[in-house]
Amino acid sequence: MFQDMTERARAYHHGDLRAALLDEAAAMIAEGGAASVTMRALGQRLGVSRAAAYRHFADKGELLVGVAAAGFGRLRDRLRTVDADAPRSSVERVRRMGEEYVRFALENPAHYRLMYGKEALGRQEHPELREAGSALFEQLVDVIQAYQRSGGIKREDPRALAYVAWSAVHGLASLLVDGQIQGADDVDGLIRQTTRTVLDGMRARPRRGA
Amino acid sequence: MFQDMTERARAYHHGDLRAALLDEAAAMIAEGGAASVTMRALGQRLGVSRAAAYRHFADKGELLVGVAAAGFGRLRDRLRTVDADAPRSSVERVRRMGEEYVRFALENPAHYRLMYGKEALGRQEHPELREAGSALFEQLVDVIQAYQRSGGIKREDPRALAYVAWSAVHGLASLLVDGQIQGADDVDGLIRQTTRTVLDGMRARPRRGA
DNA sequence: GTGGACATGTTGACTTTGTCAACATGCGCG
DNA sequence: CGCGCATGTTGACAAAGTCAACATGTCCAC
Repeated sequence: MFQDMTERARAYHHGDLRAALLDEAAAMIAEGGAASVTMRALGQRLGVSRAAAYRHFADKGELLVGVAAAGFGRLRDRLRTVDADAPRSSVERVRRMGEEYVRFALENPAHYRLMYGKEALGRQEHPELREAGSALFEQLVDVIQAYQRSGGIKREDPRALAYVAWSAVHGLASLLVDGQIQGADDVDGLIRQTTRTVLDGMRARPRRGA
Repeated sequence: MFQDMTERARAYHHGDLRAALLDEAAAMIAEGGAASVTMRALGQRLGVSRAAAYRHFADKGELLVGVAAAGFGRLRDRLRTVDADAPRSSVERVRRMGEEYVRFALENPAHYRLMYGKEALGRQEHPELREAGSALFEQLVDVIQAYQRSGGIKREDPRALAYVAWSAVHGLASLLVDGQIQGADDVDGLIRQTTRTVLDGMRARPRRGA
């Protein structure tokens, strides 16, 4: 009953409208920012009425959560690709992932903003979004654990270290995407410097303070 | 003509409505999030009509930019206080500032989100907001330069280092505020670990890789 | 002083947008 | 074959931002 719903939907009036809505909304976000996504405009672009989306999403918020989740999925795939692509040392793996993370944000600024924005916020209970975000984070934890095993990094809680790394790349991505960083003539350099600094700070060695 | 406008306004119908609007909007944001700020509700809370704000702000966006700028001001003051309060070593100064930064965000989540949110975004040309943000950043640059002079830190471009540090604290603050970090039983510990890691990564010492 | 100019505030109205209810339609199954 | 359900449409409404027209208080020039 449920497993063939997708089948039916695909061969229905419009085709898989649900997927089409998510795709089109993402496209609109890329073109004109999240504010340009309007139920009416969205429907028009798909040759469908304004209220059609309500057969697939409870409200606009849920639609946007879906788009955000898809964004996390795309990001995760991209990081996975770059990671598989690079059978280098553990340091390089982590660094590559971090840099690619920021690059993704720069290439999809509005989408990235949505992923961490208030639309998705408060919707944490949403399983789809929660899973998508978690999957991304676990990927980071894995790489960090591998790095730890190779001995180049502190033996602290890998999840805590992952949070630190995530904070750094997410912070940099946010500031860049929001145009807060201005004097950045060399964005790539700044990205590298950020990942390098954080990784250096994680290196295993006797701590002095605290 | 302009310098006495404030004078006049203060003794006018309502008193300094402009300032009252900014304060009340900030209060509403703290209470119910940015979405709860409505021109109508705002006016009601001040015993003023819905359109009254338009005599002081071009549109709702400009009002919110004002609130955001005020937020940067409060944050700057707070960091300044904490910094003056702590005549410790340069490391401690930077660390304290970073930790206080995150704490501010946690105490004023909605306001913090607004400061870096899309309302303020694209309004970068706005002199008020630009100045408020810059002032905050320059403060960070100053502390980092002092740290550099004391010899504990790399002699790289202080602004670049400041961006790295800013990214880390802003990223952590954002993730915490948005509830993305879940398994954080020990938030304070995570904050300390983040500042420590970044500062360690900035320590002056021969680099190995890259 | 007094009248006009200007800043400030109000009210009514319009527009956009999200959303729902009522209705229409097409597909698949008994 | 016809019923039922998923899907889509249309009309309508409410919330909210915003503007134009109007009202009013203050201050300056005369």
